[in-house]
Amino acid sequence: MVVVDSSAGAEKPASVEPRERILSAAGQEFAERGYEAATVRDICLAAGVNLAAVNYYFGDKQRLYIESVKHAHEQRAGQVPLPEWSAGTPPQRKLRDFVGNLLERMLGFGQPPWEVRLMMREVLHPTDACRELVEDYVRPRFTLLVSILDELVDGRLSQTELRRVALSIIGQCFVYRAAGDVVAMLVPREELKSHHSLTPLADHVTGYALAALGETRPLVDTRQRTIHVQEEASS
Amino acid sequence: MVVVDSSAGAEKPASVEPRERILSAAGQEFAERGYEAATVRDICLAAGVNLAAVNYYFGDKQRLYIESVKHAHEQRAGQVPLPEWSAGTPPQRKLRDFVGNLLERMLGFGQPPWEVRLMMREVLHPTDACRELVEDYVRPRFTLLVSILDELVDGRLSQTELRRVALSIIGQCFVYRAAGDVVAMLVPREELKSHHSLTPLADHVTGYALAALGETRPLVDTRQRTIHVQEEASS
DNA sequence: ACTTGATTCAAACGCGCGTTTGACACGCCG
DNA sequence: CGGCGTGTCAAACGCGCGTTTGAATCAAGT
Repeated sequence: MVVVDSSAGAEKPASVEPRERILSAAGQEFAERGYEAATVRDICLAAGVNLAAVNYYFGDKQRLYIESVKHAHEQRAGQVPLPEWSAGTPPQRKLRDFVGNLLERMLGFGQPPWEVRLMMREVLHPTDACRELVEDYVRPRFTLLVSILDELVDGRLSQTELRRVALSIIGQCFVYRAAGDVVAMLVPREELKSHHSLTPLADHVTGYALAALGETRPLVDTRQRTIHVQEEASS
Repeated sequence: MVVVDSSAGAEKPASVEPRERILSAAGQEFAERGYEAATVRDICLAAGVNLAAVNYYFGDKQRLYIESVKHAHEQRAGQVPLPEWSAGTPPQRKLRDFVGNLLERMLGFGQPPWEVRLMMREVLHPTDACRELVEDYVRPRFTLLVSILDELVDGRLSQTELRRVALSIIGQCFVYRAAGDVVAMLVPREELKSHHSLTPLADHVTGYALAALGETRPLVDTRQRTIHVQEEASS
């Protein structure tokens, strides 16, 4: 009899519940290969459980997928929490913290966050699990960002304009996660680490927004700019 | 004998070459369902050719995929060309044109561009066809944007900073294509059409950049702003 | 008319997938 | 002990996939 011991597979500690191990392994497989390409066999192998366990615990592959998305979302929600701001915290600081936090969640410097990769797949190619994910996870963040911007501009922009600015900020972070491989092809290698890692990126996105909103000086010093022909300077 | 006539399938005009019809059908299937989920059978059905035609013309599914990505790229390259700028065109105008063109290519208002959806899949989850796509299609555009920005700021920003600004601009457009469904969930319906369609979006992204770079006034009028505590105004 | 090569076709092959099965091992209450 | 529900297991089922086959069809070339 071949006894499946901890020395053979050594994939997961046998101490945690099988259901948990399946969810974790499934999340990683789905995140890495996508729904179609990931196989129940590989998932069970990685989780160190029998092939039939998926059917036993989740019914079928589809329901396992949905559960693993939710599981990843709940796991991730506890990590990288936003800082608690005291009452007098200036909105500039809040914005910088928010952007830094957003980038850290998305890019997860330090360790590759498969939970985020999985959720990103849902964002890019929504399935049934998407709406739930947006309402529970994305919208609260989005609303918070809008409120920070509202405080920043002191009510001088409409909610519509604020939402557009918020999407601009999110988009700047988003592109590094979703199209990171292409970005890496477009930017010189040494520049990637020095100018496109978490801190400089957060500073850039925040500074770009503050400058656009008139809360700081423009990125280029306008005092030393040469005179240009100001052809149709828009309205 | 069952004669396969044009009245039965009626999928594609029999006039064009089978190879072309397969590439077109494959591109749409791959764009819609992804590589794994798309089936050779469905592609051949849509193209109105026999199942074995894929093997005959392309060898196997993988090579068909790569060829269809290239084909989509070449098809799309001819559409929506950039305007020809005369020598004296101000860089602000060039930037606005570039952004509008980028958005039109990506979002393709008017008709859903499956070619773009297919290329987007490559950007998001790169395969072998990706590097070629970036070098031929993405990098020239990126370089052009950087040069426009360079002209705009008149050499007062380094290439590194220019690339970062360029990625900010691209990111703002990119998020609407890649995460359009989520954006639609976050923004009220009526606002989507009025403030997130091509022209207002292009104006917003361009204005945001020009304001951040100090080429126009900030989005909010700083003359009427209240005095804020200017805590650590960065370096 | 016969040959040749290119193309199309219906049919099948083999494999890997998701899923199901039925037996087996264990812990718990009577 | 004997029944019972829970969890585990190896093995198989059936299906749809990508791929292959070998014959049929057709248009030129000689």
